[in-house]
Amino acid sequence: MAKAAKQKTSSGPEKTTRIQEINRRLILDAALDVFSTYGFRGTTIDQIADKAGMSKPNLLYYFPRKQNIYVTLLEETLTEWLAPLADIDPEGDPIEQLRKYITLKIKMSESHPEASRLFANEVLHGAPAISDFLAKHLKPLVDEKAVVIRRWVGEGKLAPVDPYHLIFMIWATTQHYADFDVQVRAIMGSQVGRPGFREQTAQAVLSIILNGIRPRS
Amino acid sequence: MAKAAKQKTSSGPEKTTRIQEINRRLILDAALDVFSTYGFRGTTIDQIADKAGMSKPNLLYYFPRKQNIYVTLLEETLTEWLAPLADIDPEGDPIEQLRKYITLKIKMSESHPEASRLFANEVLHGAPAISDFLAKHLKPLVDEKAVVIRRWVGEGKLAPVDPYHLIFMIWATTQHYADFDVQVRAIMGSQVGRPGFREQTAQAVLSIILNGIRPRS
DNA sequence: CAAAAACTTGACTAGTTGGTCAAAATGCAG
DNA sequence: CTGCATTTTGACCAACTAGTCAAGTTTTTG
Repeated sequence: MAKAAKQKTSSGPEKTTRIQEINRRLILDAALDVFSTYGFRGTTIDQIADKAGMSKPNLLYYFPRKQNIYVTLLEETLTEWLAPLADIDPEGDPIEQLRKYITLKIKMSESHPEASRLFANEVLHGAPAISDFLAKHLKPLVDEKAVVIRRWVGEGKLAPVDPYHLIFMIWATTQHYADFDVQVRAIMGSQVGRPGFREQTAQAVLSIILNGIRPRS
Repeated sequence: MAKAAKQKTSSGPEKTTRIQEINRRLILDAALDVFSTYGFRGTTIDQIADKAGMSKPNLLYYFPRKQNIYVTLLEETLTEWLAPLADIDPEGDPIEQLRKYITLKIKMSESHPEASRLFANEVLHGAPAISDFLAKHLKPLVDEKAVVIRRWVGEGKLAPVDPYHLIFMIWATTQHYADFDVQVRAIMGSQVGRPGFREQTAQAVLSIILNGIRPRS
């Protein structure tokens, strides 16, 4: 007598249909845009629904709470964001590895500024939604790479430098161009949009940081 | 028959009483705290009023609009924030001047993190309230200092470096410790609170940047 | 010390917004 | 083509919040 294959049990939706896949993506893309511009509190569900081209109740059919969209987006973004750090090769040439890392981060900052801003906004407000993620995923990864950098310093392949502060400096500098875009534009004006601006930025940042940590006689 | 000395004319409150001075300060201090944590939209007037120890209508007696408090706070903060940059002495020793500037910025980041966050949040969201200020006050000042730095490079006192990117790097790095405090804590843990942490930070940042821009043979 | 000015607040309003619900429309398996 | 599951939406509600207002209290001033 028990209704056998009913999916509406408390276990949640096991199967995702074609329509679900499309609409979830539509919602997340729209939400990234809006959240990154207005922040969590500053964003209304209606705004997201409008941009995603559906009604508010329909959106809530896919994500029952506003918070759900936000958290999904943050975790999705952060995972992608961390990949380049994980890719630093402990056996590679230190300067080369860091050059690659910085270059990649600047590229990401240019190609996905919304993701950078979404994350910046969350951390700025105390990371209420992702402090667990930071502790569980970010810290271990940074600790691991810090060991590598410290070894490089010990081997004389880098000038003596604190690994953590070096990593913070790279993050700060590269993300600055996404997060503070308005300020950069206010100061550098039309240069920002011009082709080659990213290369110029990368060149300047790389020059200072890499020369700053190159081993000195 | 015109009511002569009435102050309620459209010219605004010419005279500020003792009580006004105290209460405006109380409100602004409370508002900085709340705005920097929750952002403009995330902050309610009630929150500020509570923290300032007065009723909401009373608060609105001093600042008729929420926006007024916010803008006042931003402009007050920014002016103070820019002073150290203005203080860079074109006739001083380049490395020494920049060391002083960076050290001061790190100190400010530690002593007034809320101010840094308030500003970061505003710029992150497109600086809707202060884009004028950026164009009118920030840009000219930065342009002025860029000329100085460029001259220093020309005189061989600094390695060839783009002045704008150098300034951005200094801002990004120093403010990172205030704006991303939660992240820094998530990674470095209890070290952050310990005495001497600021000095350690300053040392690391100064070491990389100054060595990065020191003239090379 | 009385009157005017400045200050303070409880009670209220209008607008917004996150989320619900029941009913309709659509998709799809047999 | 039929019946069930999925998807979609208009109408609605309760909570919240910026700002108002009129009536009171305190401070200042002549």
